[in-house]
Order: sequence, then C-alpha cells, then structure tokens
Amino acid sequence: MARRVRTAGSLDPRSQSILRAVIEEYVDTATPVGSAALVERYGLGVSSATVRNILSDLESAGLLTHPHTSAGRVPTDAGYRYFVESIADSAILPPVEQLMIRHQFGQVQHASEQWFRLAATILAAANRTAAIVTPAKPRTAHVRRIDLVSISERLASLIIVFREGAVRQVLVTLPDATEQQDLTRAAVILDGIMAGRTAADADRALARIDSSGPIGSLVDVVGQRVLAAVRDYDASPIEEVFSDGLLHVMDAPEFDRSEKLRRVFAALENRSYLGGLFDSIAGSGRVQAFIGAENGPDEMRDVSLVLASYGEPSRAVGVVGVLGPTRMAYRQAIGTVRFVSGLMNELVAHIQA
Amino acid sequence: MARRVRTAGSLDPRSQSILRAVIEEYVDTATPVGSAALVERYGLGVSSATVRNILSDLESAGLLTHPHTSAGRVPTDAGYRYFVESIADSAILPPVEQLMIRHQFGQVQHASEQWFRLAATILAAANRTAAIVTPAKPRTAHVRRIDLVSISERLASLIIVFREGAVRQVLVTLPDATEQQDLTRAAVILDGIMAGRTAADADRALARIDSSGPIGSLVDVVGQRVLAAVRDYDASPIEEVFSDGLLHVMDAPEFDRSEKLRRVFAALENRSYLGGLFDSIAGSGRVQAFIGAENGPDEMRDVSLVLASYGEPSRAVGVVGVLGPTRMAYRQAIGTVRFVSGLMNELVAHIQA
DNA sequence: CGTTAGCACTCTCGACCATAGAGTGCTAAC
DNA sequence: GTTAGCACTCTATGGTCGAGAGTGCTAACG
Repeated sequence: MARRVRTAGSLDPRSQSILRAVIEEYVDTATPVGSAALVERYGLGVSSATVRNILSDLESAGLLTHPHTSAGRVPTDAGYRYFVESIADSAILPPVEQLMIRHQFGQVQHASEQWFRLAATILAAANRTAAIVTPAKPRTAHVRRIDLVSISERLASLIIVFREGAVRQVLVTLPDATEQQDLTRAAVILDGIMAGRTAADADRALARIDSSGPIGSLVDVVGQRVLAAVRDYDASPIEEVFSDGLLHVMDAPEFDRSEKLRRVFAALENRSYLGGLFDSIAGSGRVQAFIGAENGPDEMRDVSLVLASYGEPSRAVGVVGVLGPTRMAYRQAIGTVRFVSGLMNELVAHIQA
Repeated sequence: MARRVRTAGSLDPRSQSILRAVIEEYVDTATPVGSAALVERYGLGVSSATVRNILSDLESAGLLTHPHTSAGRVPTDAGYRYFVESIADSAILPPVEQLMIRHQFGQVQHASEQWFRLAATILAAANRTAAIVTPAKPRTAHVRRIDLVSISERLASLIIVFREGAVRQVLVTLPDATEQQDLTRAAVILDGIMAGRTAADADRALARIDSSGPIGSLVDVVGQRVLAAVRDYDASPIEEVFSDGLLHVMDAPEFDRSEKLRRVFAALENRSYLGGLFDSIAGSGRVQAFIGAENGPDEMRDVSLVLASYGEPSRAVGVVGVLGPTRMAYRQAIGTVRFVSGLMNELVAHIQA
C-alpha cells in the first residue's frame, strides 16, 4: 500500500523520521528492528500498528527489507543512500572533536608519513571502522632535487625529491669506481638538468647531454635511472595505502563467518580496485559515500566506503576515508572524513606553497 | 604403556616415522588422523592395531593428543617441536626454487623498500602463510648525509641518509625566510659536523657549534631537528613491518570462527610484541621456530612463527619470517626462510660494503 | 615378546523434530 | 487515518537419535 510514499525522492516527515530511527537502531544493534522496539525506544507518538503500516510503505519504496516474513526491517542500500543524502550537509564534526584532532596532529613530527599514519589512526578510532589514507600523488611528478651518496666504490644511493613532497631512494651500480666528490659533481649537474622537470621534459633534456668524459658517462647512467624512477612513480596509480583499524571490521557481527570478511580483505589487498575508486573521486573535493552494492564488485557489496580527496587537483591529490559494514554510522563518518580531509588539505597547501 | 618411548629426546626409528606421518597427514588435512588412515596412506608394513599402540605411546610421551576419546591424533606443540628439531638441518630449499627466487629479486628495482616487499611476497606465496619482513635497523644509527631542500620561504625539507641505508625526511620550519642557497650552505656545514656520527656524538659536536649569525642559527635549528630525528630512529625497536599473505591465514580452517583470527591480527598490529620477539633472535643468524604456546602470550598460542635474522649484528639487523597456524609445513617454511634470509644478507652486505 | 584380529565402547556430527518467541499483515472497530 | 486484536509465518533453540569414526582392550598368534 504505497500511499504515502511514492518515490525515494519525496518522503513525508514522519516516514522520514521513522526511516532514520530504523537506521539508527539497526546501526546500533545489528539486528532487524521491529515496530514495537521503535515505538518503545523512540517515543514516536503513535502505535506499533501505525508504524507497521509506514514500515511496509518504506519497504515498497525500496528503502527497507525483510530478511524473512516474521523478522524486523533492515535498511537497504537505497535506504542508507537516502539517509546519507538527507544528512550529508549537516554532518559536521563538533568543535570539541575538531580541536582534539588538531591537537593530535600538532603533537607529531613534521614528516608526511607520520601524518598519513595519524590520519588513518584517528579516522579508524573515531568511527570504529577501518580507515584508508593515500599520500597526495601528482598525475605527473616534477623533480625538485637530486642527490647522490656514495655507498661503496661501485655503488651509490640516488635520492630524488619531488616537488610534491615525495622522496624516492634507489641504489645505482656505477660504471666505474667513483669517489663521493665526483658523485657530488654529477649530482649538481643532474640537479641543474632535472630540477622542475617532468619525466617527458627530462627525457628531452637528457638527450642533449654531453656524455663524454668520465663524469659525462656517470651523469648519463644516473640520469637514466632518475628517469626510470620518475616514470615508475608516475605510473603507479597510488603510491602507498596507509590503513588502520582493520580489527574493527573483523569485530563487526556481520562478518562473523569469515567468508565475507575474506572478500573484503582481498579487495583491500588488491590495489587496482582502490585505484579505480580513487580516480573517480580525485579532485571532486567533496565527501562521497559508496554504499554496498554501489561499489560494483561483489566482494565489496557488504561494505561501505566514505571517501574524500584532498590536495590541489592541478598539483597532487590523495584520498582519505573510512571503510566499514554498510551498517555504519554515516553521520559520524562523513563528519570526520570531511574534517580530516580538510586538515590534510591545509597540510598539503603548506608544503606546496 | 610408555614402553618404547620414554622421553621426547630418544625415539626409536619406527615411532619417529609414524610421528612424521601423523604430522604430514595432519598438516595436509587439518583433521585428526586415525590409525587406519596412516596404514593405508603411508605403506607402513604393520597393522592398524600396532600403529594404535605406537600412537598411544607417542601420546604418553606428550607428542600427540586426542581431541576426545574417539577421535584421531593431533600433534602437540611438543610434537611439532620434536619434528622441527629433527628436520632443521636438512630443510634446504631445492636449487630450482632458489633460482626462481633469485631471479625475482633480479627483476626488481634496486630500492630497498622493494626488496622487503618482494621478500614478504615470496615467503607468503611459497608457504601459503603470512610473511613478515623488517628492514635492517642498527642499534645506534650513523648519519651519512644531510640535505636541505627549500619548499617555501619558511619551510624546508630535511633529508637524512643513514649509513645503514635508511632515509628519513622531515619538514623544518625555518627561523627566518631563507633561500635555497643558504640552505645548501647550512646543509654542507651540518654534513661536515654530523657525517659518520651517532646521536650521542652529534650531540656533543653540535654543542661546540658557533650559532651566531644568520647561517649559524639556521644550522643550530636544523641541527636540533636532525638530532631529534636520529634519536627517534634509534628509539623505535622496529622501523616498519612489511607483511603479506594475511589472507592465507584467514583461509586456514582452524581460524574458521573468527575469534582466534582476531587475536592473531591484534598481535600483529601490536608492534611491541613483535619487537620483543625480534630482539630475541636478532643476530643469532639461525632460523628459529616459535611453535604455538611457546610464543608466550595467549593470542599467539594458535600460530607458529619461523623467523631468521639477517645483517651484521655489529651493524644493522632485520628479520624475515613466516607466520601461520601451528599446523604448518615446517620443512618448507624453514627452507624458504633460511634461503631468503641468506639472500637479504647478501643484499645488505652489498649496501654496507 | 611383539604383533595382530576382533570387538565393545565412546564421542562427534548431522538430521530431524518440536517448541517458544518475535514480528508481521490483515481485519474490524474507533 | 489510527489502533487493538489475532492468526500466521519464520527463525532460533534445544533435544533426541542413528551413523560413523576411532580408540583401547583382550586374547590369540608366530
């Protein structure tokens, strides 16, 4: 009897508040919620019979389901979606929590790796879910600095600092026995050639290099390694994924029997999936929720992600977010993710000034 | 009727081979093994009744147990221990596999991080267990090189390269607006002061610095940050843990119901436990197995670790190893861990030459 | 004296069944 | 439109039963 409710787009206020109540209760208890429990615990001024009618309407609107005839209601993905849309704008972290998080960032050493870890830890703890953070990564990287440190006669450590903040270190086998002094000279030359360049630029610049003489050939060899490293960095869709709170996911009762859990972990270890997802939000600047089956692949149909990108789209962007069961405290999740992504924005802006 | 068997120390050959058969079968099937199955599948030239007698002896020697009266036998931790001792020396990886692993290491970029990842991946795949690798870390680190890269007027990236191969990057807020040129000068000065030094040495050297003048105060500020970073590096028991194959652990039937699994993951996230364990093997240079309850803490009583250290004890040491259910293919595990740790040894020796 | 066949005994596991409880959907009255 | 009442449905729980697996013991055997 879909009288009151026609489409998910327009719900009368009472239906809406009952939907909220169902979601709230289900998020809390993880068991299907019945009409009696709602009336009892949410002081709606009506009887359970009335609530039953409305629940039935919400069900035919596709926002709730029934595991079986005699069980209570459970939100569908569409139900969560409706809920999320309705709260998205108002989900803002209370100032107290904002302050606490800021404080924690103040405590830590000013190394970007520490920030990513901390961001993941904070998100995980605040939401009792898993959290994911990726470093900001540019589409095409620019070299800022090149350094060579002698390790032994024929081996050196090549260090590349990118404008976007990342640092890469690789070992280089040298064509001839070489002193630190010559390495330093080569590094200065390369620095002059490469600084500010992208992989494509650098390729052209390197072609014009005079590779005669002992230093020349050294510059040539190392230059090629730099190029390879920059290309390598460009090619990987995500640099690294910092995660925390996987235990929280294990604790969720819906992942009791380990099959679903296994699928989730498998999807997480598989970076190409995350990479694709991240592409789709990179630069949008807004918090986005991916609920259950919306995620596409089957292995993620039991979880939701709440993600936001940070950074300047024209420079480098990264992603922060939270992963948990579809039965997730979305308001809290959206609030914390929004705030933390804003914070990461500030940090990145600071670095790329 | 512990006739044939008195202590775990001396077993007659037949008992020994039956113990092996039980372990082999149990590792394979994960179900208690009965006398009939043994006779049938292992062509022992005796009847099941005889085998039963021996099984009973092995049980009173503490090497096997009974889940309940009418079930087959299951190895105890002591049983595995006996088995491990008896094969430890002979567990050597076949040359073909050695070659394949070497080949894979040859494929990868010469960056130490990649090696750790690869080592973990190889160990996990070869044993169908989880694998753990930590970078080689010195007890007290020596600075090899210091570099400063300007990010903005008041912000610079400080890069510290350690003799032992690690690289650390932190951001430094500068006391005054500073050009790259001055940063470079400061870096050269600091490099002169710090190179080859430990935290303690550097502390003394820094105290004697002339911190007057603009460069002087810059050197002072950055010097303190270097010191802090070096101390920080010294203080952390493990730099980082690379792991892979956690999914394999989830797949083991003994971790069906997730409680045990949860405990294992919790123990893994908790670094202090791993740190302690690693301390106890660091520098021994041998492959060591920690079987079930031998691990001490309850949360690890269902798993075994097969670990080896690598590196020069006087320099830096790291750990490689494998983590799986106590029901683990120890021969394979010991073989691969031994080989990979040897490989890591070579790589480290190469770097620290 | 070690080995073996035979057998009674024990315990688990899955199937089956009955019952209690939760919650719905419908009807009829307000 | 709301509500009380009630029949109905489905799950979850617990108990019983039989089959099957495997042991331990006893007595016979070489």
